[in-house]
Amino acid sequence: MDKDRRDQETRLRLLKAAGEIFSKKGFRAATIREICAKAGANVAAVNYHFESKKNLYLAVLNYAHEEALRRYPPELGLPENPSPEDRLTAFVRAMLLRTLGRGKPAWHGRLMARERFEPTGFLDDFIDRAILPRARIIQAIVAELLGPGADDLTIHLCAQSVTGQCRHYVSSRHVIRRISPLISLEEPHLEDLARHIARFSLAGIRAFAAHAEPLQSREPQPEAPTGDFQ
Amino acid sequence: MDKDRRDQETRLRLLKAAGEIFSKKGFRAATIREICAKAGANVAAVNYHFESKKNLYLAVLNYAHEEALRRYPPELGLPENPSPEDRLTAFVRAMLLRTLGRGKPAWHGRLMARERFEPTGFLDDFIDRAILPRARIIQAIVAELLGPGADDLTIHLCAQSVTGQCRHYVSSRHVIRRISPLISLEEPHLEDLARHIARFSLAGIRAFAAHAEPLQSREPQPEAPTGDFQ
DNA sequence: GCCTGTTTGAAACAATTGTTTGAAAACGCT
DNA sequence: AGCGTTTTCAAACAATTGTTTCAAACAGGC
Repeated sequence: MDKDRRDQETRLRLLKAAGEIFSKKGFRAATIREICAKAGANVAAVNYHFESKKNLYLAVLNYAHEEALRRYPPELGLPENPSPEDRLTAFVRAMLLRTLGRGKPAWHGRLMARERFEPTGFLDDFIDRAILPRARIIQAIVAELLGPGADDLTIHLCAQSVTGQCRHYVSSRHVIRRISPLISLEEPHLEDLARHIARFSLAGIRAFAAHAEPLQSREPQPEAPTGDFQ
Repeated sequence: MDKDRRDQETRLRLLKAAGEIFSKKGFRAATIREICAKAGANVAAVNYHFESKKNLYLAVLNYAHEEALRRYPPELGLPENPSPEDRLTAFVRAMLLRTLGRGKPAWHGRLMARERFEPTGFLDDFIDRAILPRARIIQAIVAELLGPGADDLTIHLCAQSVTGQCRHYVSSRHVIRRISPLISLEEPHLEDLARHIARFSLAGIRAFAAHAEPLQSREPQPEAPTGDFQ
């Protein structure tokens, strides 16, 4: 059916254009007119194919998530029977590539980083669907490296230390480029960056490994979400 | 002069209100009307005291920078003759407090984080003035921990690994609250968080220390490289 | 060719936003 | 009190933005 094919085409053009502009400017600053211009469509196209700007944004988020995962699965380039060390390195590399890689739709990871920084609100369940599973992966890797008997808090903290280093290079990339121009964030050098982070993190994790004594006891505090943003 | 006092008062009220709203919503999404309402001033007040929304934002950035540094200097709570380890811990703690602490103007650090994430453009020199000096501090600490002979790239990478972990808890705090509710980002527990990051980082840095070089034959990637970065 | 449902397009609408204006109020000073 | 300057205020302006409208263009089945 040619009807459907053409339909898909404009829908897809809108999705891609919107993704690029949303990731560059954020939800609010991106204008429908700019998106439509880039997609070669009419201003009314967005409200026709998606119902609103908000829905367009949601569609873009889902599209970006699927694409990013498809292109850079967390087990990218793993050998047979990988050690936890291998898996940690692969995880870091995939995350860097996903967020900084030059692969055409490089905006996927950036869009997610933006959403992470300032949740637009209408997508709590998206976090659960897209971000949480990946967090569980690195937590499992860390748990294995820590050895049996590691407490949950330590696992979570170490996992955040790993992802924090990776995410940093996305969310602060403008500043890093200026402060440490020695560090290249371009595709061929991301390998080296990944190796550094993996090595740094392995040493950090081992400092908390089971045989090392725990830092201190902390009562888990179940909530108090004061940070109501928007 | 009562004239100046009153003048300062509204100017200051505007600065504080603007800081809170800018840090919460970003430059674009924040509206002058909302800022003025919060400050109890007229809509025209912004264009009278500052010339434009843009200038107000710049003034807020400067104010936030000064205040944050005044409240949490990077040597906060250091003992006499501090070891590099002490200084690393103090640096991490100050950064966390600055960005996550509840102390009244908690928006300072958040605003900077936002600026870091998406530079508004009209303030390259602000980065040099506010961010770069602090980066040099942690680089110096790392360099001392690495020992003599450490190459610049390693120093920069390790420094970014440290600050990356800290910044992560600001820029991803919404997600972290959901993924790892065990981790408390509230004031009394920031101490523990700082200690974790410091310990993790110390181990990470030591893995790159000059004398540790032979040890990492157990590493998957013997890592002569770092030279081929850039 | 003709009809039906879908997609596109130019124009218009309603709401919001940064900024300006001009007069009133407040203030400092003699 | 009187005067010149500074500050505040309500209203209005001009530009932008998301959304709607409605007619034209189009596709596909008969």
